Amino acid sequence: MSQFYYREDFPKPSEGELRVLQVLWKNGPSTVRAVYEQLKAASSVGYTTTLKVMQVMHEKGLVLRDQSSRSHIYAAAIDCRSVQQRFLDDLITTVFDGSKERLVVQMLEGAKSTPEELEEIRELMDKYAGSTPKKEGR
Amino acid sequence: MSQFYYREDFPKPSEGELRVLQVLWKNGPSTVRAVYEQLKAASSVGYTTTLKVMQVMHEKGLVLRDQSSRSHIYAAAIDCRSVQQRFLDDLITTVFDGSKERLVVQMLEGAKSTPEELEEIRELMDKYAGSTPKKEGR
DNA sequence: TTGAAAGTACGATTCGAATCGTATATCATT
DNA sequence: AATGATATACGATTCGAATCGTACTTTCAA
Repeated sequence: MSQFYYREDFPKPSEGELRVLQVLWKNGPSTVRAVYEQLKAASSVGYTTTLKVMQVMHEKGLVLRDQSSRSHIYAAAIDCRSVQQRFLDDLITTVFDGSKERLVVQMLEGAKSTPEELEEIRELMDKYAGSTPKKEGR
Repeated sequence: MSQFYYREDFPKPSEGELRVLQVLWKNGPSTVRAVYEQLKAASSVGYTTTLKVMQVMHEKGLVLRDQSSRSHIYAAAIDCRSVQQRFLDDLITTVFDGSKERLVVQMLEGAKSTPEELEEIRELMDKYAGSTPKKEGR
Protein backbone atom coordinates (compact mmCIF):
# COMPACT_ATOMS: atom_id res chain seq x y z
CA MET A 1 0.00 0.00 0.00
CA SER A 2 1.30 3.35 -1.05
CA GLN A 3 2.54 5.91 1.46
CA PHE A 4 1.14 8.88 -0.44
CA TYR A 5 -1.32 9.83 -3.11
CA TYR A 6 -0.21 11.00 -6.52
CA ARG A 7 -1.06 14.53 -7.48
CA GLU A 8 -4.10 14.72 -9.69
CA ASP A 9 -3.25 17.98 -11.35
CA PHE A 10 0.24 19.07 -12.32
CA PRO A 11 2.18 21.22 -14.79
CA LYS A 12 3.21 19.37 -17.92
CA PRO A 13 6.77 18.13 -17.43
CA SER A 14 9.46 19.22 -19.86
CA GLU A 15 11.54 16.72 -21.81
CA GLY A 16 14.31 16.85 -19.25
CA GLU A 17 11.90 16.47 -16.38
CA LEU A 18 10.34 13.53 -18.11
CA ARG A 19 13.67 11.76 -18.25
CA VAL A 20 14.02 12.17 -14.50
CA LEU A 21 10.53 10.86 -13.92
CA GLN A 22 11.20 7.80 -16.05
CA VAL A 23 14.08 6.87 -13.77
CA LEU A 24 12.05 7.44 -10.61
CA TRP A 25 9.17 5.36 -11.93
CA LYS A 26 11.51 2.57 -12.93
CA ASN A 27 13.79 2.48 -9.90
CA GLY A 28 11.61 3.96 -7.19
CA PRO A 29 12.71 6.75 -4.81
CA SER A 30 16.29 7.69 -5.55
CA THR A 31 19.05 10.15 -4.77
CA VAL A 32 20.17 12.73 -7.28
CA ARG A 33 23.31 10.73 -7.84
CA ALA A 34 21.40 7.58 -8.67
CA VAL A 35 19.25 9.45 -11.18
CA TYR A 36 22.30 11.17 -12.57
CA GLU A 37 24.08 7.86 -13.14
CA GLN A 38 21.14 6.61 -15.15
CA LEU A 39 20.84 9.75 -17.25
CA LYS A 40 24.56 9.95 -17.87
CA ALA A 41 24.49 6.52 -19.44
CA ALA A 42 22.05 7.70 -22.10
CA SER A 43 23.36 11.20 -22.74
CA SER A 44 25.95 13.70 -21.65
CA VAL A 45 24.77 15.72 -18.70
CA GLY A 46 26.42 17.23 -15.62
CA TYR A 47 25.66 16.32 -12.04
CA THR A 48 24.65 19.80 -10.95
CA THR A 49 22.43 20.07 -13.98
CA THR A 50 20.50 17.03 -12.87
CA LEU A 51 20.43 18.37 -9.33
CA LYS A 52 19.02 21.67 -10.49
CA VAL A 53 16.36 20.07 -12.62
CA MET A 54 15.23 17.93 -9.71
CA GLN A 55 15.20 20.93 -7.37
CA VAL A 56 13.00 22.81 -9.81
CA MET A 57 10.78 19.77 -10.13
CA HIS A 58 10.42 19.79 -6.37
CA GLU A 59 9.40 23.45 -6.42
CA LYS A 60 6.80 22.58 -9.04
CA GLY A 61 5.57 19.64 -7.03
CA LEU A 62 6.47 17.07 -9.66
CA VAL A 63 8.57 15.14 -7.14
CA LEU A 64 8.58 14.63 -3.39
CA ARG A 65 11.74 15.06 -1.38
CA ASP A 66 12.85 13.40 1.80
CA GLN A 67 15.48 15.64 3.39
CA SER A 68 16.00 13.63 6.54
CA SER A 69 19.36 12.33 5.41
CA ARG A 70 22.17 14.28 3.84
CA SER A 71 21.52 12.82 0.42
CA HIS A 72 17.95 13.78 -0.26
CA ILE A 73 15.67 11.09 -1.56
CA TYR A 74 13.39 12.05 -4.42
CA ALA A 75 10.21 10.27 -5.45
CA ALA A 76 7.82 10.87 -8.33
CA ALA A 77 4.80 12.85 -7.15
CA ILE A 78 2.75 12.07 -10.22
CA ASP A 79 1.52 8.87 -11.72
CA CYS A 80 3.15 7.47 -14.83
CA ARG A 81 -0.22 6.69 -16.38
CA SER A 82 -1.50 10.20 -15.77
CA VAL A 83 1.53 11.71 -17.47
CA GLN A 84 1.21 9.37 -20.40
CA GLN A 85 -2.44 10.25 -20.73
CA ARG A 86 -1.66 13.94 -20.56
CA PHE A 87 0.95 13.76 -23.31
CA LEU A 88 -1.25 11.52 -25.39
CA ASP A 89 -4.24 13.85 -25.11
CA ASP A 90 -2.07 16.84 -26.02
CA LEU A 91 -0.70 15.03 -29.05
CA ILE A 92 -4.15 14.05 -30.23
CA THR A 93 -5.48 17.59 -29.98
CA THR A 94 -2.47 19.49 -31.32
CA VAL A 95 -1.24 17.11 -34.00
CA PHE A 96 -4.11 14.82 -34.90
CA ASP A 97 -6.86 17.37 -34.83
CA GLY A 98 -8.55 15.69 -31.90
CA SER A 99 -9.05 12.41 -33.71
CA LYS A 100 -7.89 9.18 -32.10
CA GLU A 101 -8.62 7.40 -35.35
CA ARG A 102 -6.11 9.49 -37.26
CA LEU A 103 -3.49 8.66 -34.69
CA VAL A 104 -4.21 4.98 -35.09
CA VAL A 105 -4.08 5.22 -38.87
CA GLN A 106 -0.75 7.02 -38.71
CA MET A 107 0.64 4.51 -36.25
CA LEU A 108 -0.40 1.59 -38.41
CA GLU A 109 0.91 3.18 -41.57
CA GLY A 110 4.22 3.95 -39.93
CA ALA A 111 6.77 1.81 -41.70
CA LYS A 112 8.32 0.64 -38.48
CA SER A 113 5.57 -1.75 -37.40
CA THR A 114 6.46 -5.42 -37.39
CA PRO A 115 3.74 -8.01 -38.02
CA GLU A 116 4.22 -9.14 -34.43
CA GLU A 117 3.55 -5.63 -33.17
CA LEU A 118 0.47 -5.37 -35.32
CA GLU A 119 -0.85 -8.68 -34.08
CA GLU A 120 -0.19 -7.75 -30.47
CA ILE A 121 -1.95 -4.44 -30.87
CA ARG A 122 -4.86 -6.07 -32.62
CA GLU A 123 -5.28 -8.48 -29.73
CA LEU A 124 -5.30 -5.57 -27.33
CA MET A 125 -7.96 -3.96 -29.46
CA ASP A 126 -10.08 -7.09 -29.55
CA LYS A 127 -9.83 -7.41 -25.82
CA TYR A 128 -11.05 -3.86 -25.23
CA ALA A 129 -13.57 -3.85 -28.05
CA GLY A 130 -15.02 -7.03 -26.63
CA SER A 131 -16.90 -4.97 -24.08
CA THR A 132 -18.65 -3.02 -26.83
CA PRO A 133 -21.13 -4.50 -29.32
CA LYS A 134 -19.40 -5.96 -32.36
CA LYS A 135 -20.59 -5.60 -35.89
CA GLU A 136 -20.86 -8.77 -37.95
CA GLY A 137 -19.88 -9.59 -41.49
CA ARG A 138 -16.42 -8.17 -41.78
CA MET B 1 0.44 16.67 -59.82
CA SER B 2 2.27 18.63 -57.22
CA GLN B 3 4.49 21.58 -58.09
CA PHE B 4 7.14 20.72 -55.50
CA TYR B 5 8.37 17.93 -53.33
CA TYR B 6 7.96 18.01 -49.58
CA ARG B 7 11.12 18.17 -47.56
CA GLU B 8 12.12 14.79 -46.24
CA ASP B 9 14.12 16.05 -43.30
CA PHE B 10 13.18 19.03 -41.18
CA PRO B 11 13.51 20.50 -37.70
CA LYS B 12 10.69 19.57 -35.38
CA PRO B 13 8.12 22.36 -35.45
CA SER B 14 7.22 24.13 -32.22
CA GLU B 15 3.65 24.30 -30.95
CA GLY B 16 3.11 27.67 -32.53
CA GLU B 17 4.61 26.57 -35.82
CA LEU B 18 2.39 23.54 -35.77
CA ARG B 19 -0.70 25.72 -35.54
CA VAL B 20 0.42 27.60 -38.64
CA LEU B 21 1.06 24.37 -40.49
CA GLN B 22 -2.39 23.05 -39.61
CA VAL B 23 -3.93 26.05 -41.32
CA LEU B 24 -1.73 25.71 -44.40
CA TRP B 25 -2.51 22.03 -44.71
CA LYS B 26 -6.20 22.65 -44.33
CA ASN B 27 -6.57 25.72 -46.54
CA GLY B 28 -3.64 25.40 -48.88
CA PRO B 29 -1.18 28.23 -49.68
CA SER B 30 -2.23 31.35 -47.80
CA THR B 31 -1.21 34.86 -46.91
CA VAL B 32 -0.15 35.78 -43.41
CA ARG B 33 -3.43 37.55 -42.94
CA ALA B 34 -5.45 34.49 -43.85
CA VAL B 35 -3.49 32.35 -41.42
CA TYR B 36 -3.76 35.05 -38.79
CA GLU B 37 -7.54 35.18 -39.13
CA GLN B 38 -7.74 31.45 -38.51
CA LEU B 39 -5.45 31.51 -35.49
CA LYS B 40 -7.13 34.53 -33.99
CA ALA B 41 -10.43 32.66 -33.92
CA ALA B 42 -8.96 29.99 -31.66
CA SER B 43 -6.73 32.10 -29.45
CA SER B 44 -5.54 35.61 -28.84
CA VAL B 45 -2.54 36.44 -30.98
CA GLY B 46 -1.24 39.55 -32.77
CA TYR B 47 -0.79 39.93 -36.48
CA THR B 48 2.91 40.71 -36.35
CA THR B 49 3.41 37.76 -34.06
CA THR B 50 1.99 35.46 -36.68
CA LEU B 51 4.04 37.20 -39.34
CA LYS B 52 7.22 36.74 -37.35
CA VAL B 53 6.54 33.09 -36.71
CA MET B 54 5.96 32.47 -40.40
CA GLN B 55 9.11 34.38 -41.34
CA VAL B 56 11.12 32.25 -38.96
CA MET B 57 9.48 29.14 -40.37
CA HIS B 58 10.60 30.28 -43.81
CA GLU B 59 14.16 30.67 -42.60
CA LYS B 60 13.99 27.15 -41.20
CA GLY B 61 12.52 25.82 -44.42
CA LEU B 62 9.27 24.69 -42.84
CA VAL B 63 7.29 26.76 -45.33
CA LEU B 64 7.79 28.00 -48.88
CA ARG B 65 7.18 31.64 -49.76
CA ASP B 66 6.05 33.22 -52.99
CA GLN B 67 7.15 36.86 -52.90
CA SER B 68 5.96 37.79 -56.37
CA SER B 69 3.01 39.76 -55.07
CA ARG B 70 2.98 42.25 -52.27
CA SER B 71 1.21 39.89 -49.92
CA HIS B 72 3.51 36.93 -49.79
CA ILE B 73 1.96 33.51 -50.20
CA TYR B 74 3.10 30.84 -47.81
CA ALA B 75 2.79 27.09 -48.33
CA ALA B 76 3.69 24.16 -46.11
CA ALA B 77 7.06 22.72 -47.12
CA ILE B 78 6.57 19.55 -45.15
CA ASP B 79 4.03 16.80 -45.35
CA CYS B 80 1.30 16.51 -42.72
CA ARG B 81 1.77 12.76 -42.43
CA SER B 82 5.51 13.12 -41.95
CA VAL B 83 5.01 15.60 -39.15
CA GLN B 84 2.42 13.42 -37.49
CA GLN B 85 4.75 10.45 -37.74
CA ARG B 86 7.59 12.47 -36.29
CA PHE B 87 5.59 13.60 -33.28
CA LEU B 88 4.16 10.15 -32.80
CA ASP B 89 7.57 8.50 -32.88
CA ASP B 90 8.94 11.04 -30.43
CA LEU B 91 6.04 10.46 -28.08
CA ILE B 92 6.48 6.70 -28.21
CA THR B 93 10.18 6.88 -27.42
CA THR B 94 10.13 9.61 -24.79
CA VAL B 95 6.87 8.83 -23.00
CA PHE B 96 6.00 5.22 -23.76
CA ASP B 97 9.46 3.76 -23.53
CA GLY B 98 9.44 2.85 -27.20
CA SER B 99 6.42 0.60 -26.93
CA LYS B 100 3.49 1.09 -29.31
CA GLU B 101 1.51 -1.38 -27.26
CA ARG B 102 1.71 0.77 -24.15
CA LEU B 103 0.46 3.71 -26.13
CA VAL B 104 -2.50 1.69 -27.33
CA VAL B 105 -3.25 0.45 -23.84
CA GLN B 106 -3.14 3.97 -22.50
CA MET B 107 -5.33 5.25 -25.29
CA LEU B 108 -7.93 2.55 -24.70
CA GLU B 109 -7.91 3.03 -20.94
CA GLY B 110 -8.31 6.75 -21.32
CA ALA B 111 -11.74 7.54 -19.98
CA LYS B 112 -12.64 9.72 -22.88
CA SER B 113 -13.25 6.99 -25.45
CA THR B 114 -16.80 6.53 -26.61
CA PRO B 115 -17.97 3.06 -27.66
CA GLU B 116 -18.30 4.44 -31.18
CA GLU B 117 -14.67 5.52 -31.18
CA LEU B 118 -13.58 2.16 -29.88
CA GLU B 119 -15.54 0.35 -32.55
CA GLU B 120 -14.16 2.57 -35.27
CA ILE B 121 -10.63 2.07 -34.11
CA ARG B 122 -11.16 -1.68 -33.85
CA GLU B 123 -12.36 -1.76 -37.43
CA LEU B 124 -9.27 0.09 -38.52
CA MET B 125 -7.19 -2.46 -36.68
CA ASP B 126 -9.00 -5.35 -38.29
CA LYS B 127 -8.46 -3.85 -41.69
CA TYR B 128 -4.72 -3.48 -41.17
CA ALA B 129 -4.27 -6.67 -39.23
CA GLY B 130 -6.05 -8.52 -42.01
CA SER B 131 -2.77 -8.74 -43.87
CA THR B 132 -1.17 -10.58 -40.97
CA PRO B 133 -2.13 -14.08 -39.82
CA LYS B 134 -4.92 -14.07 -37.26
CA LYS B 135 -5.04 -16.21 -34.21
CA GLU B 136 -8.23 -18.14 -33.57
CA GLY B 137 -10.25 -18.82 -30.46
CA ARG B 138 -10.54 -15.45 -28.89
C1' DT C 1 -1.41 63.66 -55.07
C1' DT C 2 -2.10 62.64 -50.74
C1' DG C 3 -3.53 59.97 -46.97
C1' DA C 4 -5.31 55.78 -44.95
C1' DA C 5 -4.93 50.86 -45.10
C1' DA C 6 -2.29 46.92 -45.34
C1' DG C 7 1.94 44.82 -46.09
C1' DT C 8 7.01 43.44 -44.70
C1' DA C 9 11.23 43.93 -41.95
C1' DC C 10 13.46 43.92 -37.80
C1' DG C 11 14.89 44.80 -33.24
C1' DA C 12 13.72 44.27 -28.29
C1' DT C 13 11.70 41.93 -24.62
C1' DT C 14 9.96 38.20 -21.89
C1' DC C 15 9.76 33.59 -20.47
C1' DG C 16 11.06 28.95 -19.35
C1' DA C 17 14.27 25.11 -20.03
C1' DA C 18 18.78 23.66 -19.63
C1' DT C 19 23.40 24.08 -18.29
C1' DC C 20 27.14 24.73 -15.24
C1' DG C 21 30.49 27.17 -11.95
C1' DT C 22 31.22 28.16 -7.48
C1' DA C 23 30.34 28.61 -2.62
C1' DT C 24 29.30 26.21 1.33
C1' DA C 25 28.09 22.27 4.39
C1' DT C 26 28.67 17.52 5.87
C1' DC C 27 30.78 13.12 6.33
C1' DA C 28 34.44 9.73 6.81
C1' DT C 29 39.14 8.57 7.36
C1' DT C 30 43.45 9.29 8.94
C1' DA D 1 42.06 18.36 13.66
C1' DA D 2 42.79 18.20 8.83
C1' DT D 3 41.68 16.69 4.30
C1' DG D 4 39.31 14.89 0.42
C1' DA D 5 34.95 13.31 -1.25
C1' DT D 6 30.29 14.20 -1.72
C1' DA D 7 26.25 16.81 -0.86
C1' DT D 8 23.09 21.03 -1.50
C1' DA D 9 22.22 25.88 -2.70
C1' DC D 10 22.17 29.38 -5.82
C1' DG D 11 23.36 32.67 -9.17
C1' DA D 12 24.64 33.40 -14.09
C1' DT D 13 24.42 32.26 -18.73
C1' DT D 14 22.69 30.52 -23.00
C1' DC D 15 19.16 29.24 -26.05
C1' DG D 16 14.87 29.13 -28.52
C1' DA D 17 9.93 30.25 -28.64
C1' DA D 18 6.73 33.73 -28.48
C1' DT D 19 5.30 38.33 -28.42
C1' DC D 20 4.88 42.92 -30.02
C1' DG D 21 6.21 47.87 -31.15
C1' DT D 22 7.87 50.58 -34.60
C1' DA D 23 9.73 51.90 -38.98
C1' DC D 24 9.37 51.66 -43.65
C1' DT D 25 7.03 50.42 -48.18
C1' DT D 26 3.28 49.66 -51.32
C1' DT D 27 -1.31 50.12 -52.91
C1' DC D 28 -5.47 52.32 -53.87
C1' DA D 29 -9.24 55.33 -53.59
C1' DA D 30 -10.93 60.00 -52.84
